[in-house]
Amino acid sequence: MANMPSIPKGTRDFSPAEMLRRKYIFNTIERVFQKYGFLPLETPAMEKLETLTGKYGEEGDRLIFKVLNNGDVWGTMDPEVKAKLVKGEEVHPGRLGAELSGKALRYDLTVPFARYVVQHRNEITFPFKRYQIQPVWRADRPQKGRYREFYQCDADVIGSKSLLNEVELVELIGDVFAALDLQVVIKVNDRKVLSAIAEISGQPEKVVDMVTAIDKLDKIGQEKVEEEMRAKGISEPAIATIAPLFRLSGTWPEQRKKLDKWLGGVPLAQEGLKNLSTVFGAVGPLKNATLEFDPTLARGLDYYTGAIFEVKSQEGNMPGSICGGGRYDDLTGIFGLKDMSGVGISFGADRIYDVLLETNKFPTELGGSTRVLFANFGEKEAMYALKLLRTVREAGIAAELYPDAVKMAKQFKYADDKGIPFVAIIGENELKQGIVTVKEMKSGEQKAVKEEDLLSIIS
RNA sequence: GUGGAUGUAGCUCAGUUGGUUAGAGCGCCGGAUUGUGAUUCCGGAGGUCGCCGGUUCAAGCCCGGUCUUCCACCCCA
Repeated sequence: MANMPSIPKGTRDFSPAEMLRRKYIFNTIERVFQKYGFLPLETPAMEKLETLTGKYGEEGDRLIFKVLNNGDVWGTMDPEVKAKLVKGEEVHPGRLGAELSGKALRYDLTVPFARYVVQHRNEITFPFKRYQIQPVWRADRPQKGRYREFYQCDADVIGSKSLLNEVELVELIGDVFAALDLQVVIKVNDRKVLSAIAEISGQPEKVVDMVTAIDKLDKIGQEKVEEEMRAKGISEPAIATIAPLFRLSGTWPEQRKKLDKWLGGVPLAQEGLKNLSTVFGAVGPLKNATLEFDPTLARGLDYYTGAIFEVKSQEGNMPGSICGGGRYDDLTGIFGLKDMSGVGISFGADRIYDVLLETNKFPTELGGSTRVLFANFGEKEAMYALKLLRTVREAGIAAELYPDAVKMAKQFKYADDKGIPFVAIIGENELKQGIVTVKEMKSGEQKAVKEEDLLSIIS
């Protein structure tokens, strides 16, 4: 036990049973992505460090996994930095980090996507719709539903300002959760509305602080939110001005009326509200989802500029969001390509997994597992079973022959453990009569049939 | 990154104020049943008590460090 191998903090192995369930989620999401015209893209696990730093805010930079340079790190170090280290003098952590590491694991899929778009701008036809299902890494401290390696399933459309994209993404979200049979609520807001609120409060420069505080409303309550705003240097009158935000209940048309009265004079708010109304008006019926305007929805990432989305499960006990996204007007600007508006969403496969498992929503038949096991009675019988095995496989049915002629109990237990529904038995008697005995594991029923009738029983 | 818990068999957990040989259930292996799993009965294997160090005549138990998992912040999928 002392030498039991293990894996790094916050990472996980996925057993075959878990992988079948995970693939079910990925396949479902991928199928819907394709149905909406998104095409697949993959980018490397590693990006250049400079591509990632500064894109996720100060907090985000800290959570980027850096990859140590290969080769002679010491020999190739900047002489100035080297001299300081030799003298035992302090070197700025960022400066030292840049010397030791030039690449890092991707933190999300959106920034690498932006990098890709800029790098390949001449080959891409816009609007460009891509989906991407890959792991991302964050050097965060792990908790429940929070890992250091986890999968994101992103769909973005870049190069179009049309609100039809927002509408389609909402319907796409609805489609995914209908397919997964999970009841969700899709919350929407618009950054412009939040900015307008900051404007009328008289402290527009405090948008980010206001927004991150407001975002916590459902978790900590109005009082604590106001406390945090005070701590961030937001004035009492400003806090009082914001207060109506917390009383915006009702349907969207009702909320819109209140908002018009409150923020109507601010052009930015007009724009945001008009956009929201367009989305609410155009979205078709959703099967397993309700669409709600949530004025306190903010989302942390700085690059969102328009609509923002967040999806929460109505079932199970998952406090965090299982899907999120929004519009960004200038994501590619930082890489030198201006005026490229995009909008995208990201499904958190790992959290969706946890919810589906907790609520027992995974289909019982997940496929991928063998349908029939041929028992092995010895060389002669096995050779005969091998022939039947091929015809079963040719019919497209997953089948296997137990490789060793061990006792029956062990072979049946193998079938039981692996959830194989049928066991085909060809022993001495069956061989002589040209028949095969088929046992259905669930009922325990067993019958002898002619070889040619085998397929109709197990399919 | 800050603060707090946790770790004993493959899994879930007992283990008294520190005292000799660390237990249970489930699982695993073998047998009852040489052609039948899940059920029943009988038997068996498996632990340097997360790791390193300290206190003590004596440590699973006390102390320090470290790692893991979990919780609350921060932030987020």
